[in-house]
Amino acid sequence: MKLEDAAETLAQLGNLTRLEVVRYLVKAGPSGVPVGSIQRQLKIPASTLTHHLKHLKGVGLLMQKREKTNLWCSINFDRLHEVSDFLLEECCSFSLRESDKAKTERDAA
Amino acid sequence: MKLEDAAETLAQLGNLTRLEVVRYLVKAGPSGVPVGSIQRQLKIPASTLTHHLKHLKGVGLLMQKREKTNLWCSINFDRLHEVSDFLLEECCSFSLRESDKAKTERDAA
DNA sequence: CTATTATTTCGATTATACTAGAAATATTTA
DNA sequence: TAAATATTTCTAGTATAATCGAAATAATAG
Repeated sequence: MKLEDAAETLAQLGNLTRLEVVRYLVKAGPSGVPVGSIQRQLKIPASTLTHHLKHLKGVGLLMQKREKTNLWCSINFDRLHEVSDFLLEECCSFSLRESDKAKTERDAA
Repeated sequence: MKLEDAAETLAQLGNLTRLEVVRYLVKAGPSGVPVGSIQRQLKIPASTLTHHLKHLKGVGLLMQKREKTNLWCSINFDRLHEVSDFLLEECCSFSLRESDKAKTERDAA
């Protein structure tokens, strides 16, 4: 996962309203829930919700599928996994030599 | 991990400059690096860097320790793990009943 | 076609975040 | 004490994000 994409995805997750939506969608599982149910259950004004859903879709966390008048939303579990994995990878790889850590002539270059 | 804390932490990770810093600190390992080295290596203006470090410290991702004139920065690996774990937990628990997903009388309540 | 329900777009307000130069403050060394 | 180095605070400009009501647009059912 590219650093830029990770940053953008993390930024989208880093909003309380959106994170509540994500949590709700995860609970809903692969089949998802309609926009209106999210709106009513989480008490988010419709236009605000649409706004946030657009963000989540923009980073590939949200999938949507229309059925009659309802737009069903579901989480892209793979994408959520990718982000989590990205952080884990970040966690476990030390590679800077001690000699590079203090100020050196190379710092200036 | 509380949802609010997770959101705040994810938000802090969701900035390219800060994520670059985090990645650099992870590479540096537990012993860390001085502020000035981060600044020179990643070419971030000092005041901008201080600003971002404050944010990372604010959500507990950054630890600092002074030694002579240098302020050594290191990642709080546990905290980073917590965030990653939070996303994983989010990933793997479906619990909404299908009957709750469509609009129901209970929606209104 | 009309009414109903579901969702989105528009538009405006308000708040928060990013950036970085200049000046100020620490900390050590001479 | 003075000079050198490291880091922070102050300040301010600019950009981006969050919010939501009202109106507009889809989609279906009657």
